[in-house]
Amino acid sequence: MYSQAAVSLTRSQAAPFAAAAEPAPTLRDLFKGQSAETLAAGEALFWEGDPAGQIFDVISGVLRVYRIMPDGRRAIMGFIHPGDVLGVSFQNRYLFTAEAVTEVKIRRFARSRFFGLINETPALRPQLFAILCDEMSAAQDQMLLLGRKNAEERVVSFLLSVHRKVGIGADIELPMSRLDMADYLGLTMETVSRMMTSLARRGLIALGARHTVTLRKLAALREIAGHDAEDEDIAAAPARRAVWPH
Amino acid sequence: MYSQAAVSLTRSQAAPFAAAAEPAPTLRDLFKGQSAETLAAGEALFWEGDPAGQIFDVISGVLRVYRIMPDGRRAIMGFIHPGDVLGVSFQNRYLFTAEAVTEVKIRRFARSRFFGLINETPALRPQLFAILCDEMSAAQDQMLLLGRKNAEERVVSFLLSVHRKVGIGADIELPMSRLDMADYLGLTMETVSRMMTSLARRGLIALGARHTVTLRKLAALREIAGHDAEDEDIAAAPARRAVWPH
DNA sequence: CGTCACTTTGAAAGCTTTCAATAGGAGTGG
DNA sequence: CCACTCCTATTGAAAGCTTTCAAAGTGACG
Repeated sequence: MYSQAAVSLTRSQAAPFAAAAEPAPTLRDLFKGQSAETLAAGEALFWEGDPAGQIFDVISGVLRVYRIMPDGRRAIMGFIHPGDVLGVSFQNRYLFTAEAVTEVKIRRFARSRFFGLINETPALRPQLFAILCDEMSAAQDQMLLLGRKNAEERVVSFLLSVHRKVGIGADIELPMSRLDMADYLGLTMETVSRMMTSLARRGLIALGARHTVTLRKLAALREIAGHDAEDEDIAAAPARRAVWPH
Repeated sequence: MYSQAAVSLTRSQAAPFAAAAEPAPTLRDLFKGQSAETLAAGEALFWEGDPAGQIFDVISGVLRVYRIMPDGRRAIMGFIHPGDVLGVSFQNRYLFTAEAVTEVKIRRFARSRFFGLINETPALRPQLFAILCDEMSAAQDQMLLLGRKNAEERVVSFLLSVHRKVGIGADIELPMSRLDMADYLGLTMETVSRMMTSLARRGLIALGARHTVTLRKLAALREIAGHDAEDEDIAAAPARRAVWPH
């Protein structure tokens, strides 16, 4: 999943710190003490332009983050999944609106405390840096997708990115609507629908009940998606080092 | 200019530190001691996939940073201008190729030293953070542009972003080719050319000699560009605070 | 079992691309 | 200094892909 606003820490916090003599704290540990809150589907967590006061750890559910143009056109910048931390890469104000796609459970943390702790805990800084780098990387994947891929490539890239992120075997859950997908992929919902149908007709995917999709021919799909991190889940991706570069 | 990979520090290093009792070092000061190097137009500074060993301060000239798909399609992620720092937001490897558009002068700095200094100098950390946030912000502007704007809006948004960044009065310099612009805007060079002609015919811009363009009707252009930071240069943009959030 | 919201499908329209040719500009060499 | 060449930009026309507009289908929920 291209989540321009949040990046899985399950990846970023990996390896190097596990070997540390004393158990180094991970970023997500900071949220441990916070109480969980629940958002109903459709509810907003914060709005574009709001003072960026808090950071959120997503426990369950999926959110969409988006911006709206004056005339109503919507661009979804990403979908936020459990394990992602949302709200890091802002200065003063949130750059987009975050809204629950499904019911969502989150823990929140004041940004001041968050950054205060990071200041005091050198071990956390590389993790924060890793988050930001992963966000940039995802944003660039998305720019390539939006700028140079056709409708089919976009849809397939999306399916593969979901698979990479939360796929269980060959099945993936797409809790968001076709319109959400369209606004994320720079298409219309009709085009997304047509591409899904076409892929299914060709046996590359199978459309299951509810929001379930089965990726039937991964290799062929990867071929279609073109340049991507599509190879990353073949070999267990060597976890990106969450280390302060040196 | 949407530079997804580098962000002007002239903005980010502003206000808060100026008032500090003792002159706080700025990130760009780090490069002061480094010797300048020159790249000829077309020369690459580094390649996508190279180990990310260095960080660069651009003194003069313009670079393009891009990724290429297996079949040759190119997506330019941004243009890097003097005052930008290039190469910060990478973990292990450069995510794109950086190539000189014009002759370019840069200073380089080993990432290890760069991050070492940042570790030792708390005052630099907010600046680094600010760079990364600005990069994310620019990346999101670009995603909106690529996903939801039409050809004319893209071209106008681009002209305005250049104007905001390096505009002198109503004139702007576009050192890059139409193809560069096209690969940045997710269009073809023909479409870019047509849009420029159309804007000129309507008197919104004037195409000067060389790579010069005059923005004749800023208000109208801003109207066309739609949602952007187009208002930022009306009132002197309150420099984004380069402070560690608290 | 009816309603509402979302999805799929169809057909036409529209915008951008593709293919092709002309024009323009800069640099080179006579 | 001018002619020539090459490369980039512009312009035209047709093709193509995605969107738009519309209608039918599907599924969840009360």
